Amino acid sequence: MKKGEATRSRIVGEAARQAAVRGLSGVSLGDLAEVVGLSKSGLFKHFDSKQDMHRAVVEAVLDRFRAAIWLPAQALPPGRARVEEVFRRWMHWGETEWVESGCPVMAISVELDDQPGDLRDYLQKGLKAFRQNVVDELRLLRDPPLSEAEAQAAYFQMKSFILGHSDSRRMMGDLDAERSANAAFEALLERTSCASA
Amino acid sequence: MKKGEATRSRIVGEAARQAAVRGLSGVSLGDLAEVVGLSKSGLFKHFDSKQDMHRAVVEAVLDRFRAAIWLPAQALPPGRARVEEVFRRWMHWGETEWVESGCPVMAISVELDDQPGDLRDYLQKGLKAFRQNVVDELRLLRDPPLSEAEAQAAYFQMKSFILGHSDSRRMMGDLDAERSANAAFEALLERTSCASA
DNA sequence: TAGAAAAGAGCACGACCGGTCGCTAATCTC
DNA sequence: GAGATTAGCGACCGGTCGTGCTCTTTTCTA
Repeated sequence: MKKGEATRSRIVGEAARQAAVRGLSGVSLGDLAEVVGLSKSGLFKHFDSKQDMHRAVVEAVLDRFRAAIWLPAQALPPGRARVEEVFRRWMHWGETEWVESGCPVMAISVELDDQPGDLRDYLQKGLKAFRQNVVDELRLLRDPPLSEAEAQAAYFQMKSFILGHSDSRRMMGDLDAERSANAAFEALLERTSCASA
Repeated sequence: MKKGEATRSRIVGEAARQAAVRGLSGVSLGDLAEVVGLSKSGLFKHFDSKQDMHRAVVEAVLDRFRAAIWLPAQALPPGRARVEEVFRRWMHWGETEWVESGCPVMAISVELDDQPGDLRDYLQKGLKAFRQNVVDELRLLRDPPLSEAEAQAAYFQMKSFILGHSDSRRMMGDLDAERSANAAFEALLERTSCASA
């Protein structure tokens, strides 16, 4: 069972690309099939329904997110180095791998955040795991370690700057967005790592 | 011409509500007509096309955004008081007037940011005007006033915290989101207003 | 290499999509 | 209150949506 898996992942990849632009619900199976070079009915040998495909897309996007951002950072020494790597990779991910659409995790989050259900829960679970990883790393910014609450506050700001960067860059066309985000993040690290215990 | 305008604004209001949830392109004219209590063809006496309705929705949302956030803050003394009011109102707007969907400006921004065209440009223009207003106010945080660049950096962070709050609250279900955002914002104001010239 | 299993094509379906037309009825203007 | 304007309806159009069904071809396995 080799060919099938390859085709399936081609479909999911293209679906993710389109979903990042038009939203999950904006992906038409007809369009998708055509781009991938299949008939519409051929798609259904790989998915039971459109919802089933949505699930596959979310899974794939989360996997790629982890692979592009969290995993490479683990090769670095714990603490600040890893956190900076995560931030840099996170910010760049949307601009290099998803040029036309921006970060798909963001797009799908905004789409699903007001649509309760299994898929939303699954995405939330994945994002929470990622957050906890980063929070654990953030605690190491200081010696003695930051409290859980302090690290969560830092994560909140870190994530906010990523979101802010995306809005500035994509919606507002601000060419300085990256510099603004980096400056804000570096200042955050300074404050956080020097704060008294 | 009274009745027509009233109906039109009812339509636009409902369309905005639905667009904040499903996205502009996710609003079906059939559904919309039914909820408003019209026939589908009746809708077309008020709009030339779906695109025309999108434009009306974006206009209305920007108007309500300004009316709910910027205008009331102008009643306060310039500088910090206004800025704090804007932040508080901005954060609450999505949770009070748009309970089921979150802030529509955010939703529509994310939807349009990768779809170049008139509508996107119009939205961008409105948001830039709002930003400039807030930036001007932010400069007054310090005496002597902050530079334009410093104020823009502060605005970047301020906006980021609003976005972060929305993500935390709506996607991650974080009940402490508001406190995190407020704390981050107040610290930002402290840093900014005390920075040496 | 034969045969099972998977991949995919072709077609048709019912529902719904945005949109038009002509008609009636309500509303506004003078 | 007469007449013009406009709001709104119902029927309908061509197209596309997601999703079945059957049938053929390719691919994997023993």
